[in-house]
Amino acid sequence: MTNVHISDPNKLLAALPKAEFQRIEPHLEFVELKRGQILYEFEEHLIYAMFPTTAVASLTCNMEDGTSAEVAVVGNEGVLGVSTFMGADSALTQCLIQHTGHAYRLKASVLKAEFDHCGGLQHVLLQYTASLIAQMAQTTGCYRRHTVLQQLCRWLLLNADRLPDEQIHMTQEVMATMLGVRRESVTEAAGKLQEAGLITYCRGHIEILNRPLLEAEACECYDIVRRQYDALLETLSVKAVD
Amino acid sequence: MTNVHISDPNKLLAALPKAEFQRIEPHLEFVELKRGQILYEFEEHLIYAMFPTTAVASLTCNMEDGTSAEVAVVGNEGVLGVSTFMGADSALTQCLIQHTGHAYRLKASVLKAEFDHCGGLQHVLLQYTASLIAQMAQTTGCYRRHTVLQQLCRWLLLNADRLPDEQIHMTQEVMATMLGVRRESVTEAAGKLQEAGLITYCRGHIEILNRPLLEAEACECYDIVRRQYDALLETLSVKAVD
DNA sequence: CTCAGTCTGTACGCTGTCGCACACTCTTTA
DNA sequence: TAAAGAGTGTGCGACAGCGTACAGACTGAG
Repeated sequence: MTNVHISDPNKLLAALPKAEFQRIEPHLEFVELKRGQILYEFEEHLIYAMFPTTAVASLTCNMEDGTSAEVAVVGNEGVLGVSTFMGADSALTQCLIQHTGHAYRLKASVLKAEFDHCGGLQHVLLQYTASLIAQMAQTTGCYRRHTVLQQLCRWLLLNADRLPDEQIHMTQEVMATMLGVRRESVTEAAGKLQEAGLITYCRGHIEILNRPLLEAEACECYDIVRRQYDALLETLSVKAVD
Repeated sequence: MTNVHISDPNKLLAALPKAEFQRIEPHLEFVELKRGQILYEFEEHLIYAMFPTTAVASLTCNMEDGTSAEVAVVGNEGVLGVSTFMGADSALTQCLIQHTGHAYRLKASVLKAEFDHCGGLQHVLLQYTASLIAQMAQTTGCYRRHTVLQQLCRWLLLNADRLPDEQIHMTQEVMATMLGVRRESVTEAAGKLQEAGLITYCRGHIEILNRPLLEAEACECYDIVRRQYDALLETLSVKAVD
């Protein structure tokens, strides 16, 4: 383990009881995940689960026509590859790395074995999976009912929450792919946000200037997802005491 | 236990090892769930989990503006209230009963206790939850990319799969609420399907006349969700041998 | 400095869906 | 058998987002 873990840990790993963490610690490998990398495909058999520290990933649904849509964002509050411990033998979504960063990877077999001890690790992972389900449900509703502008606000906030400096490196093209819309629709929405002084962006570099107003512009979906995660982190930090 | 269980069981309960089923059997209560009933609200604390036999339910996401959108369909292949064993202290979605029928209900505390034995029940429930996540992801993509007509086909098929006779009791109004669209949009889509001889409907009673063509008209989302559940049931039936 | 590639801005017609209004038919109730 | 309610059909203007095309601005490699 390097000291990177101490300064910017994965919150699930950090919430484990000491004894359990020590059991899996020898098997953790610190790796870099690069932006644009497809960590795994839908229905791919997974060898590893990943616990992001600074990396941020999108779980996406890919369509026959080549388009896709993001169903959830995962950062250091979560784990990539829930199928490894849920008993599914293949990935439930595609996983695309959105922000270059690090993660601890753990062999699926090791994770599953520790999971089956029915201790703190299982508890933590199931809690996270529950909040993931809630996030997915809200995202579904958001796609159905809200405008591209609202969805973009939600998306920017969800990503910013998972980054240390709220500096988002992301072209409009990629954002469009995530939201499942045209690039031009993102251009229009982002232009409005910039004009209103809520964000500033330039060639793949986005900065949030006025977070309160951005939150006001977003639909309720951001708040709901955010509350879910706050509740999760609250629960985890309480558990970490023992 | 009545003999209804034998003729039309819940597939998760049926897949349990005998010993485990016998442990929870005394706590199972056979209840009727009525169409239109809201089994639980989003973020409601759940006292019971429900294992449908003939009842069919929708998990829905409700918006501030009063509209809603279905995120998953659950029949006798699943369980209502996954939060009870996932460690969340409140429901992850709203749950609305779509087809009157029966279910076995089980106190959340009893279910959680048996779940924590880390035996067959846990395995079965986690497998189901994984396929639920896959269904939700696909639904998300479907809302983003496909037409109302395609979505209606998918929805009809998903429901028919969970009913004994493929007779769907459902007004266009309710279908519109589920798909998160206007009733008129459903009228138009359903009219086309009826004209093409794929279905027939009259005042809340829908019948599928030509399933192969209906499947062809639906988007790939139905196939993908269907395959997930076939794989789940396959796994469950293998497990049930021991 | 040049050129190729990346990223963003704009314009225009098209289509699917919305929101609303209203009429018709069938069923149930009194 | 009349009235009320539920379920469905239809028409029309509005509009968000799509598909396409093209142009300008910035960046990095040679």
